[in-house]
Amino acid sequence: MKKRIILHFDMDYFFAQIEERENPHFKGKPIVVGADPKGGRGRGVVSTANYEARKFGIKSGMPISKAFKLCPKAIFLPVNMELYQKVSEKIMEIAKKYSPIFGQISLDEAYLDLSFLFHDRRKKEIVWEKAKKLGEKLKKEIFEKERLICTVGIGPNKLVAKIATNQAKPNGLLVITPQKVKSFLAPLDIEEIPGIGPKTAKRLKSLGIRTISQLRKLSKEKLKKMFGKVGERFFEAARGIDREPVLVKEIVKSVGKQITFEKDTRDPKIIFAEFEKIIKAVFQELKEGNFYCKGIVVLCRYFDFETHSKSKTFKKKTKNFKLIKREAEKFLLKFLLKSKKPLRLIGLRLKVS
DNA sequence: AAGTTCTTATTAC
DNA sequence: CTAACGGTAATAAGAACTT
Repeated sequence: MKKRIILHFDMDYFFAQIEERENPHFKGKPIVVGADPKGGRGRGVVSTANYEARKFGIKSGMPISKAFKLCPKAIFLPVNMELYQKVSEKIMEIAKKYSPIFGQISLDEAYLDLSFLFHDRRKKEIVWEKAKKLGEKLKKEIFEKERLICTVGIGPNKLVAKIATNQAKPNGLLVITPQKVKSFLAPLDIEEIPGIGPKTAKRLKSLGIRTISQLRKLSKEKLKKMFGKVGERFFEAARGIDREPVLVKEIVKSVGKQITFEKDTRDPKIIFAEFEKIIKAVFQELKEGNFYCKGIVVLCRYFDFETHSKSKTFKKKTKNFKLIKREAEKFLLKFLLKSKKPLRLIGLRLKVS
């Protein structure tokens, strides 16, 4: 197994930072990019908040109604996705030049495999120093060309690089060499490990496990028993082990759309009109991606958050709009008949190939 | 019994 | 005043079903 050097970078408070750049008079004020708060009654969530807004306790993914309560005087901005997409493209074009092995994770985050630096067969400290220089150069180029700051993490694999980024935010750069991995991870909260979310963390915390060093004390067998396949990954992650390659392209397995109604409803007129829009939009994506549809999943969420799905796999893959539409509407109708609760959300997903 | 398919849970961004 | 909550996508587990 060859040694690697992996760089991860993540734009700091990306959407909000772009808004600051576009409107310099926002600087220094709390900015929340996300759904319309509608005076505290909005149904959406926060996409990104700048650091001034975070001082009030506002975070990504938080209900916008809660964000509004925490800081009603913040500047609430809608998501201008086309703009962020354009900025993202420019940044990714810059980053790609630093390594042919480049893997984009989202609009604001990507990995670079810098293992080619090892072709310099000098002492390993020098090679890691070169990786750091490269990271500094990347940060500098992004800032000079786009006036945006980011954080860079460098490590022997994707896992360590990403955690390093998160620890160094904002506007940081952190290099974790293989010798430092163990002591770097030891004091960190288990939720720093990608894949350990709130539910998993709660189960581990009930055993008194809060830090990665405590997680290391659990055997592979115990973790496997508790969490199945991912448990084995937690075992390795706690030791800083990760073999995931930096992937250039990902295979799309499904495409879909879902919407939450402004108000919960049982009115079939409203529901089926919205569903038709969804079907058309999803079908458009099928066309654009030149995919075949292998099956469908229809989902619904009732007013009380109870969520259900119905899915079917077709005998033969298809691009037949009428067929897909008929099958999808059949499922939605079943949901309406099965319960008289008002609907909060409906959605359609196509399994593709 | 084995192989698919369906449904839900969890996570990440 | 408990329980606040988007949209898109992947993965895994276990149940339910076919063959």
